[in-house]
Amino acid sequence: MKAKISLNPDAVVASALRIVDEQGLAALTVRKVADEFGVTPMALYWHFSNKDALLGAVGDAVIAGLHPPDDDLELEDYLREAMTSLVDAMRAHPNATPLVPSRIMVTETGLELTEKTLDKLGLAGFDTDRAAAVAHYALMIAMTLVTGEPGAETTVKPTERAEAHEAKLALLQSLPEDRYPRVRAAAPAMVDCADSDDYYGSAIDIFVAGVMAQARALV
Amino acid sequence: MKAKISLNPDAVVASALRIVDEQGLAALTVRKVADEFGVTPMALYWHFSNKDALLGAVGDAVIAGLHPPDDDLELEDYLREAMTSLVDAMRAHPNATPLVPSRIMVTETGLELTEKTLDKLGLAGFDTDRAAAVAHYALMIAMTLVTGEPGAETTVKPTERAEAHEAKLALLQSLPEDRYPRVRAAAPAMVDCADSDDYYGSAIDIFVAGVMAQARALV
DNA sequence: ACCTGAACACCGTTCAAGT
DNA sequence: ACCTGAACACCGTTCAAGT
Repeated sequence: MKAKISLNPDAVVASALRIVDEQGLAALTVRKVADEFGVTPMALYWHFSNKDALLGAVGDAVIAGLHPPDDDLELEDYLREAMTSLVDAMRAHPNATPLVPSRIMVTETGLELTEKTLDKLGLAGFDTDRAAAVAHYALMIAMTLVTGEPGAETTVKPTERAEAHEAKLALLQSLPEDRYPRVRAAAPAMVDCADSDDYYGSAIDIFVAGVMAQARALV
Repeated sequence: MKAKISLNPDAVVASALRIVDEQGLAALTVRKVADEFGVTPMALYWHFSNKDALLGAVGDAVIAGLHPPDDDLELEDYLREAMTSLVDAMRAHPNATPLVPSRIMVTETGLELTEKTLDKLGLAGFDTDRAAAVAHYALMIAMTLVTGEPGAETTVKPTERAEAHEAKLALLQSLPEDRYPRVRAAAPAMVDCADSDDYYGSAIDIFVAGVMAQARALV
């Protein structure tokens, strides 16, 4: 209950995104957003037909931070840059990242990125169906990398993360050494990834290399 | 309200999984499960400490359908088989698939699969951190392939899927031909993938090829 | 040991009514 | 055009009480 600025859609979305960033996606309620503006929950229903519409707009706000790569790159570099820019935009709002996929094909930025990606794939010999699949993989993988980044899981509330880590690590370390030596050794790396940039870069490398291998098999 | 068999945990989980399969993950409520057994919602709290515990058990039930591949395969084939078996287990319960990742490292089957995967990766030259990352990628990608399969999105209620498809397709087809020719052409493939097995097989091929490329760069 | 009953603090959303 | 008030049909969960 703050009696902030007037109730325009952009301000509402900004407020909602902030709540998601700070408290997680599950913590976003219509009532909480209304409170931020010192207004009745129902006031929001004048500007958004329902909560899903608001969530969609929040997804769009994340996509607004997306900077598509240069046109003049060839497939391999374009794909890498496209995924990197996707990941970067999502990493700015990891808790809101699950909202992105459903909004990519209804956003101008998202459509442009998709169009270019499909074009590069087509020029490299991928037929329409295969190109569509690869573009879809790229988007979904980018999203799941962010939402599933070890040590930054969006399903856990920010406040409970530290304890969740400890518990998970302790559990893995308590496994029998003779049966799970590799898991035990890898436990710290699985619970919290030491180098985030490496985590994303390596995954993108793998995906791009895999796509290029498939491209070579086509021609 | 059916007054079914007695309230043992296995029966409760089976009932919960059936609800998730038929109505989606969001439709799973403690009260609905209780109704299936003709019992008060609170009765479930004797067997499960809270809803999260029940959800965890449902995730475990999905993992119970997981058949890890033979030990004697080398990295490339093992990785492919491991992801295929993961995907197969998840495809049996797409709506419950989001519950799987958090349960992999607390399930014997999941731990065994992870241990073997880390071992094969280690033998192929991946250090502990990189192996952990690759195993993590494999799991997350398997999950996101299932939850994001075009035409089978788990975020949409089963009953509303047909209309959602039509709407999405119509929207893409209405885009300007001069700006989005590739997107328009790919629209049917993006809304509903024609061949599911191909969709999964192709993604797994890309990932495995990418990992093998990285393996080659290591030695 | 296992379940009920009543209550609490929440949800999203409707509808009619106000200004 | 924009917002309020009251209500509805839900949630997960607590606590004390029953058997």
